[in-house]
Amino acid sequence: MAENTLQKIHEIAVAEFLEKGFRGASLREIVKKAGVTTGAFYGYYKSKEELFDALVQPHAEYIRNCFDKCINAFLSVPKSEWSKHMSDFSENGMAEMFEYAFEHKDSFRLILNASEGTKWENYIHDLVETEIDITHKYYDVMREQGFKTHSLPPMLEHMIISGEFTGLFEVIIHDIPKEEAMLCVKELHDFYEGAWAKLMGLE
Amino acid sequence: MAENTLQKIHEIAVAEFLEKGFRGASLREIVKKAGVTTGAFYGYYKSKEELFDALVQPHAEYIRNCFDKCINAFLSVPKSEWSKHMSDFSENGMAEMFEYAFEHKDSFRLILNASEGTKWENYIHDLVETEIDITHKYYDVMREQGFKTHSLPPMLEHMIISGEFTGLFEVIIHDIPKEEAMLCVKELHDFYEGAWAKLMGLE
Amino acid sequence: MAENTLQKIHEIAVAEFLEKGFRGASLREIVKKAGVTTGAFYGYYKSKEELFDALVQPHAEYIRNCFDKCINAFLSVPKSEWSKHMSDFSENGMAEMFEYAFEHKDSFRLILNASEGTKWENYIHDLVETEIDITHKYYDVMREQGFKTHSLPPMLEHMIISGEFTGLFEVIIHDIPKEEAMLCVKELHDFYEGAWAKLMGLE
Amino acid sequence: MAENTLQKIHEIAVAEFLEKGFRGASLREIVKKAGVTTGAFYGYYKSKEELFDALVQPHAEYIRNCFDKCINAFLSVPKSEWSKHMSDFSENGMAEMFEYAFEHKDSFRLILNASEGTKWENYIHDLVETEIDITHKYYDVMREQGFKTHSLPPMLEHMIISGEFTGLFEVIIHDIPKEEAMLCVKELHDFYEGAWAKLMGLE
DNA sequence: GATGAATGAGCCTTCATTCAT
DNA sequence: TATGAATGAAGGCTCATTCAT
Repeated sequence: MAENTLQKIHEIAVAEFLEKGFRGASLREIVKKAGVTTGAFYGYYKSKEELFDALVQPHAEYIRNCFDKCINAFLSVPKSEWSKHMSDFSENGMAEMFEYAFEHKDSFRLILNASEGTKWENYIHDLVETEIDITHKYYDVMREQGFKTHSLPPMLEHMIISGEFTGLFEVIIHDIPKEEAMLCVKELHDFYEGAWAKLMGLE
Repeated sequence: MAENTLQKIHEIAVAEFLEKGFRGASLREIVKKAGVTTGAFYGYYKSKEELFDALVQPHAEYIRNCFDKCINAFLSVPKSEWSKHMSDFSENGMAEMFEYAFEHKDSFRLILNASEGTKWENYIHDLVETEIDITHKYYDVMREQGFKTHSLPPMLEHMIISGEFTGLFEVIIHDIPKEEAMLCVKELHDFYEGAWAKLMGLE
Repeated sequence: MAENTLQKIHEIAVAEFLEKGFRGASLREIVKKAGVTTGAFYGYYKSKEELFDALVQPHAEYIRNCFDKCINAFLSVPKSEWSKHMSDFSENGMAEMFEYAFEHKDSFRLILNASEGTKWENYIHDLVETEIDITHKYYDVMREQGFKTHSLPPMLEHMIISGEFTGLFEVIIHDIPKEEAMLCVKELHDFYEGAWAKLMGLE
Repeated sequence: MAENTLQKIHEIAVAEFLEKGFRGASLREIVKKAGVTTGAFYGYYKSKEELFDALVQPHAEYIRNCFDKCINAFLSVPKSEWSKHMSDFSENGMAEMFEYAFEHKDSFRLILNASEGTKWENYIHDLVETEIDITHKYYDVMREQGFKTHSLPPMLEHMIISGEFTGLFEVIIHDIPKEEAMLCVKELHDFYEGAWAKLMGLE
């Protein structure tokens, strides 16, 4: 039954955390709904936070890794070829991240909607910050390469990229079939890519 | 003194709610930091939630109203002229909303970052839904009018508009001078307007 | 009623701690027996340990101070006069300490019999260590002054002085009238003074 | 393995009880550190208290017996010869007790320092009471025999004898080589014997 | 003998809220 | 208006112990 107890706890915990957030969810309620006792729970985890981590950590780390690897791969491309590869890297990276996130929707929803009060509360924000940095750097390099591009107020970069990520993750938050989801992600990417190009004056 | 007591409570409450969220903030901590007693507090409000409401409600409603009025005004324009006025309505609407939100930053931040567990937790989401509806309707009408526009998956609309609003509100969340803020808002608007046009195949 | 609540809590707490020790006593039991609620308790103290401290600290510190002052006073006497004054200092010191402890019996009993698990668990032991040090030093000085005294194994000093203190505090632990108590303390002192003198070969 | 399991449990249990006391020690911690399971433990003992008893009882009883036998032997000596044999009985008794206790130090330390909350918490106190009784009786008999001895307040007897036992057991609590220990015990005995004689005015 | 998941009472503590003053 | 002591439910967590395997 061990397997079962843990599964049941996870199942209920995800539901409760999603409904009430980490702080709002009650451990006692979780175990009651899971049909076990507090003691049983504490045989598996040392604390409520550890339970949340168990649900979130592996996937959060996978995505963060995947994101970082993608960026590092791009950074190791000679700068003279950046403009040629940017689009592919960005699209592939987003698609890969998205694909994984889609397969682990619930974990991602926990990060997105229920992580206040945990160490994951800034996770998305941190991803965004990284994306802002790389974007900023990209256009700096473009200029070094002789392209004529505008220079944006940092806040505007922040606004656009925050929005892009928010949009991307909406597809995780809501339940839609994978094919439709992937199509939307692809189109969202094109939407932003085109808009960036125009905004920056890169034809 | 009454005025003063209430002011102090508001001031501290805003800070506490922003720091810890509605659920995480402790009423007793708030009144203690405000230098008053629980008894005094409950002379003004019936509950913690009512305090939160007091801080948020007037401004939330104002914006909601402003948003709805703007949309209704647009809806009352003859459909044949929609394409001509859309951009202005949208830009002016956004600017007006933003201007007000900027003047009442803290209330807005409460909605954006601290409203989990209150009746405002879906406020932004609801705004977005409305914007999605009107946007959707707009392109329907365009097609009725003979324009050739693509038809988007509803989720894609949702993603883009969520992102746009998120981006817009980032400027409220972070502290930047008003002029810079307004410029960013204007540019964000242009960014999305252009991108929409391109996405829909309108020109 | 505030005064009363606190008094009642103190009263019951002393009894419970004495009966079951700090660890064995239950806060819930204390407040229940005191006829109040846990919430009421936590209006006065931040924790069970803080309650224990409140009952113990002031008196523990007073005695510790009194003890240290007495020793320092002796140390500031010219060494050549130590042998002359030792007995008085020691007797007066013990009497003073004892008198105070007697007036705050319950606090002392808490230290003696119920402090396991609190920061006071080594209090008596520390007093004894100090007394051992000064005693040791005293006989060193005696030898410097030309007195012929034996040299004791450190453990024997430890044994005797531990015993002396234990004996002294027995009078606090048990309920006897003050006059009888003081007489016993005086006689205990003489008992040890004589025995020390004989043991050290002084006289 | 059984033997081994039990041995390991005992070993760890002693350490844990000594470190944290009976109440403060956690059974689960003990079995975990011993590398076994709770189930295995409950195959040997019915409860945490029974474990403590197993560690303490045999030695506690041995000593208690030895003490009682020694006293009874003395009591069966004709009263007219008490004064002649007292010293030997007392010294031999103490030495024998001590020798045994020294060989089973840890069990004794459990009684002395970790027995709060168990049925052994008054063990030492009871020994002392018995010693007080016999001492008291001894001096009564001395007076019957025509010796001139003072009469002590019962509390003073209690104080002195408590102290003596405390001192004696210090040598068990601390780790010192047996030879040194035995010497200290012998000297402690002389210390108290002499002091008693003087206190009672018996020469 | 041994496992270890499960029990459930109990622990200390915090909370929003009430109410006599 | 304001006080602040008091309420009592609820929180997360630990414990000695049981029992099906």
